[in-house]
Amino acid sequence: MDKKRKTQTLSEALVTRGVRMTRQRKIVLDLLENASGHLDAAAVLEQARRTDPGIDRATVYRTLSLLKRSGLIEELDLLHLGGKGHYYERRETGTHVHIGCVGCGQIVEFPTRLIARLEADIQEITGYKVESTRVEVAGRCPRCAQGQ
Amino acid sequence: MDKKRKTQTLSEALVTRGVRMTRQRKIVLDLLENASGHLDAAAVLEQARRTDPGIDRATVYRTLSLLKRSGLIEELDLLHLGGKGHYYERRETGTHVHIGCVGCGQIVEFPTRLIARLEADIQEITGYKVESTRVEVAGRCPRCAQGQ
DNA sequence: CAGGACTTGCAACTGAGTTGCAAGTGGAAA
DNA sequence: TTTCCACTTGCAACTCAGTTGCAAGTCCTG
Ligand SMILES: [Mn+2]
Ligand SMILES: [Mn+2]
Ligand SMILES: [Zn+2]
Ligand SMILES: [Zn+2]
Repeated sequence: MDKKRKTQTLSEALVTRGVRMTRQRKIVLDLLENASGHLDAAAVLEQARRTDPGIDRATVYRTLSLLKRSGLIEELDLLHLGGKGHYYERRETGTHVHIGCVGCGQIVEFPTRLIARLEADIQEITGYKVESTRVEVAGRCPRCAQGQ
Repeated sequence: MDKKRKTQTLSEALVTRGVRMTRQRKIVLDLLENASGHLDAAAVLEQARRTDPGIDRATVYRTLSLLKRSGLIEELDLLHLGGKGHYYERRETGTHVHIGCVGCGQIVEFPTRLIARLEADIQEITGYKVESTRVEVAGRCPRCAQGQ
């Protein structure tokens, strides 16, 4: 049993949609694919430049915008605990919420079925067709909660 | 039975905390108190200037920041459907989620107990002390969902 | 392998939000 | 009521993430 494999990589998904696959895009897609944490645009640029130092800020922004428009990545605000920009992550099937510690800034993820329930409620009661849901919680991690 | 009255106005809450009450602050607090929709900083400034045309952008930003630090207002991202700024609203007791239509940009509120449940789950399972939760849903209103 | 539509890098621009500072003021204390 | 000063304001300059127009470069279909 090898490592869990996604049905389709980001590159594959984009090519399927008839999007031209350039060297620069491949770099950004691959790094988002394998990213561990949550990256903001500056972090994506920095990572991308390790592979291609010539890649430009504008290209990164344009690629992130393309991915978001295509519904392949999620844009997070994460309560701006670590700066003024937004963060990006591969869009997953099972939803999770993000919890940010206002003390140390650490972000943890918390999977839950309550979001799916909420979305069902919304659809049923309001008639809205839900496309995505973002849940961001501010709190204090056990360590930072010590002594208030 | 007169109109439902809040226990404490924003001004009262701030004065209680020993904050100096200036003419400019009073204007901003009162306007947030009575605001119907969701206002961004520019809208707050514009509203405030109807009362005092001399009030400065910096004062508005500083006041919003003060209110946020004091936990009296909530800062919302609302998926940036209407610009690049954030939105502000009086912090309420009963939580509600915000649903933004990606078609027409309209924002509606949806009260639910699921958020309280989620917060309880988080506290119990992760040990985090939850301070606030923001739920922002992107979707299509019935009108905009017609014909996809 | 050639052609053309699409993409990139660059550099200039945008605009929301921030900051240092001198002048003004709220409100406690006398 | 008047005094006084720490705190607040308006202003103007600044910051900096993100955007945009354009000429040069590249993907990819035929
Ligand atoms: Mn935001
Ligand atoms: Mn609201
Ligand atoms: Zn912490
Ligand atoms: Zn709509």
